[in-house]
Amino acid sequence: MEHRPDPLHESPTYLLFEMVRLVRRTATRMYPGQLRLPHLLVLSCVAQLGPLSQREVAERLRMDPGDLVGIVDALEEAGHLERRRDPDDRRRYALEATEDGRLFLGRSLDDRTRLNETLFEPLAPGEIRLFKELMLRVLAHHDERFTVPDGPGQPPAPAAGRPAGRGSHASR
Amino acid sequence: MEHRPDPLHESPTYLLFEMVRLVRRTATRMYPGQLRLPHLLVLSCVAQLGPLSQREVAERLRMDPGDLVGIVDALEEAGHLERRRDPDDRRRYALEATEDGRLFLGRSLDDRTRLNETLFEPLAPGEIRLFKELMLRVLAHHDERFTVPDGPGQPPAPAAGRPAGRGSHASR
DNA sequence: TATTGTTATACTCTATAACTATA
DNA sequence: TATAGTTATAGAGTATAACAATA
Repeated sequence: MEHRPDPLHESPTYLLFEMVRLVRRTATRMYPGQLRLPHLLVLSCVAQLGPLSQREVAERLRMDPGDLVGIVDALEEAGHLERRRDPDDRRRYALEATEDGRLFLGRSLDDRTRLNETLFEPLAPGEIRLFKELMLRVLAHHDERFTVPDGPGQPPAPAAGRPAGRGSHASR
Repeated sequence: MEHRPDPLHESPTYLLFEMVRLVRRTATRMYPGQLRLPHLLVLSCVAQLGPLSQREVAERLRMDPGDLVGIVDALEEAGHLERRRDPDDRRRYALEATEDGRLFLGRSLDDRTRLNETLFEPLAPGEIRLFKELMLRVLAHHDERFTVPDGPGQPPAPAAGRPAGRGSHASR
């Protein structure tokens, strides 16, 4: 039992890989059959930001518009959202969450919260906050969706490189 | 651009999901065609821990033995490892890394290091160490592969000091 | 061990249709 | 109208990863 000197254990991306495996294993054990994060993300996005076209959803979530079709199909069929047409621009859909969808979303987010509590049990609340903040800093550096507008948080002043521009590479 | 109150942005597992997407996008941009982490893990495991049977590798890496078949096939075909028989128990294989495989592994780990440096550029070295340590604490709590040999209770304190000598750029 | 098959996710490429703006 | 450009949606195809059933 001595594989400590494994250089991969020093790699944050390897540890991220293992973290995601752990999340998946735990999720399927706690909520078998449930939990499809992309579906949840789409529903959450639509529920929060009123009527949206599929293209807007795809952009906000950085999802492939093609993949969105099946997800919206499933959510519509389950009665969680409605696909109407935008009366002003009949090319686009106007997606809106149903009351049922909002209830489902609430339950799903509660499940998610319990999952997080189980997984991060060994960390203190402050450590969890710190963990999230570190991830948000990394994400913001590469993906403008995560840049904080400014305001209540804390001015991200990591003295070191602050390229000022948003994501140096907006992938695609 | 103001969807800050999104409850999912508060969910560490959602942020992990986004981190992994970021890793994948960055990796395929920096090293297209390369980088299959499971292959790297298997090769690393075999290179470090001498001759191993496929079952031993599967257990150590918590991988499906069935999935291992194709991975070992590929690594063998590429000349990175050899599949011999264990002379003491001819039912099992004795997997061993070739010299070529060790060189390839070294290069791959170097690529991985550069990938990590690019991704975690916005964090200070101490923050990266802290980030890894938090993940290791969570992993150790759910998966005995990550328990540190000496101190099962409280792994290395998240002390701010600890320049940790060479640890700073061993970010593989 | 190996084989086979299934599921989930992600990404790419191509195609069609519906609309907008302009000539 | 006619034409060109944009947007929405769809579908095929590929790739990785995890997992289950069975030989």
